[in-house]
Amino acid sequence: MSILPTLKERFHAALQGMVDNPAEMVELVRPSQDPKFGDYQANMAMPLKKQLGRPPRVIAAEIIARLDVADLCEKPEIAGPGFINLRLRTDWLVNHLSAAIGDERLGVEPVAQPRTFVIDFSAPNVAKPMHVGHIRSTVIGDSLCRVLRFLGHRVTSDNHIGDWGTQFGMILYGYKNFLDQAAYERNPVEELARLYRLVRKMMDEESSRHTPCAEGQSDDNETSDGTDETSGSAHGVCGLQASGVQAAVLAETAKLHAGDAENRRLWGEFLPNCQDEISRVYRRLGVSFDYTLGESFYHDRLATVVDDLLSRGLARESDGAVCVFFDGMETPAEKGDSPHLPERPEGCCAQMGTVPFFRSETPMIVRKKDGAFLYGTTDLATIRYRMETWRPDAILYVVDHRQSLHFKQLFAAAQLLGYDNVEFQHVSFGTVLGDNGRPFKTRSGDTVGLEGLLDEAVRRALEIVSANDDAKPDGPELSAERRQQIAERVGIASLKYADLSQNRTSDYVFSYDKMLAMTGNTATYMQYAYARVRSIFARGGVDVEALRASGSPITLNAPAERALAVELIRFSEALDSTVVDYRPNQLTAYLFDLANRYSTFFEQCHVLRAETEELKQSRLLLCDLTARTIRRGLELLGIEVVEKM
RNA sequence: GCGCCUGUAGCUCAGGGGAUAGAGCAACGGUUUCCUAAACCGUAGGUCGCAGGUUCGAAUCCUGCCAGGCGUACCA
Repeated sequence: MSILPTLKERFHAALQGMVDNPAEMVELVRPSQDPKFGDYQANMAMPLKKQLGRPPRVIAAEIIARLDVADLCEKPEIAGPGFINLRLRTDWLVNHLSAAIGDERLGVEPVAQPRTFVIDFSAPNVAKPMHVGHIRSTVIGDSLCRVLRFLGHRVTSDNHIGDWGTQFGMILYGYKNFLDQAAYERNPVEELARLYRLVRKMMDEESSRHTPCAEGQSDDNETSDGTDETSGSAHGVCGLQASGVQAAVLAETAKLHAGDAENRRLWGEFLPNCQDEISRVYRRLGVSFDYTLGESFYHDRLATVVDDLLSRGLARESDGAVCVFFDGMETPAEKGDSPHLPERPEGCCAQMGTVPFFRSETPMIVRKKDGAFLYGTTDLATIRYRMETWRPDAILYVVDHRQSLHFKQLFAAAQLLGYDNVEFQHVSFGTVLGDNGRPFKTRSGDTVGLEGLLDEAVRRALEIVSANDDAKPDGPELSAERRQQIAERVGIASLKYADLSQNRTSDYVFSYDKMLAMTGNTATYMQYAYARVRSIFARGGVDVEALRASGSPITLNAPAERALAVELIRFSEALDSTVVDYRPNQLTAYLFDLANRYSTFFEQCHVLRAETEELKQSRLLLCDLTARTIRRGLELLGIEVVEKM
């Protein structure tokens, strides 16, 4: 049993019959921020002053008198205004760690009540190269899948790719007018990407010719749930008229949607190539999906959604468009019978993210006046499919925060349709910005390609790996191939980590130097800590399996040993807090602390040259647990370790 | 106008009721006959945007203001 829940239980027992609200007070048991206040602290004595009418320190003493933690902690101490400070007993730490040695899960228990999650993330437009804007959704979503799964939840990952939008109209138009047949036969993906860029450029030029206000509107506002052809399209905010290339592109798109045989055939020919392209990137990133059901999958389900909304009186026509309004329509919450939300398993997941009531001036449009459907329509059809197919308790959308209004509307509409027994959660994240505080672009104004970014990260990693290997006291030990393999892992890890370590809600300023930095709070720091542990085992010729089976006792006498041990047992707390608000940076912060503790331990406590054989065995066990925790933690972030670097 | 987000050290950011607000980078000073110095130890650096309020306790919650970003009916 993890320590924090155990402590809470003990306090609950102590407070039972003493205070009115033991369950609430128990939440004030938490890890101490400063080791001098012990490992954990209980802060409920102060707020209980009013209820019990006694000074907090007296209350604290009463609680301690009723508290049975003798098997877990040293004698609790009262400090300051009435804090109860708890210091874990060394023998408890030792027992807990000893149990973790033989445990694949490192002492982390699966949740008591598993939930079923559908996680919607990445969602690129497949007809064009992936770029920097896709990193966050892909990396955060992948990590959340991994952590939730590890905790025992049922997780279905679904990549809702944009495979039906205007970008295919662009490629169709390009294919029909500017195809380089030889290039296409040689490398279809590359040629399609060229055509995409060409048509994109033509459209942009066309709109900047027609629109003085195009400045600032021509951004390729990639959002991860669909196409990004906003700008410069006939629907641009400047009211430009569709003409020339733009009109032609829209016409090709419309023909595709209407079932035009030629366009459907070409679409069917392009799509596998496009998918190969993104698959290659996913393979390199180590990201996979259970399902890839894109927009096209829902194409013939959209009319039903609209009909449903209309026939149930949930949508009405306005200016020729079919809309769901949120400006006064009664929702279940308003009628009083607030929607029944599933009980939240304790310590498991975020507050229910459904929108019990939501008012918006703007409606959600589900059918345009020209009869075409919008992404809200597709998203509703997708919800219906997911609910019927997987019956999830929660659906997470890992999507740019700029779409928050869309998701509010979507969730409210889904609730109107009766999907009110599920947690809808927009796991939003900030924008990747350039130095200028604007969405990140290259100097020429293009979006930054994801593959180029990976290459650059790996290139920089290779330089550092090589320099470090050359500087080793006994000379280099890595072959050129090995260096390259390591650089691949280290480079991609640094890229992912730079994203994951950020609080996802804030925008972040992209910087090659920061993202690819190999020192400080980076994946590299942890990979390095891991490699140093493994180096000890290699150098000492240690048989890890035998070590684990040996039953050698762990001792925690040195401060650095104890500090490391305390950090090790907090792994499950880190995972819990990651999942509470779907924030992987909780896990990166933990791993950084752990690697830090290990580095201190590494400096202060010699392992192979320990004073006694027993001490050496004990420290090897600590090393093993550290290595496994780092490896597992990084794995849950989608990051791989290396044995040497 | 309305809605959402952000404002914390020189820079980039954690922390989102608990004790003296933290880290990385940059700066300065130490540590290698010793398991990987991509490391470790230390010093310096902050009216937590401003003003009120709630509380035993506020960077954290509430209200108002200031500044920035994003969104705001037929793109996604």
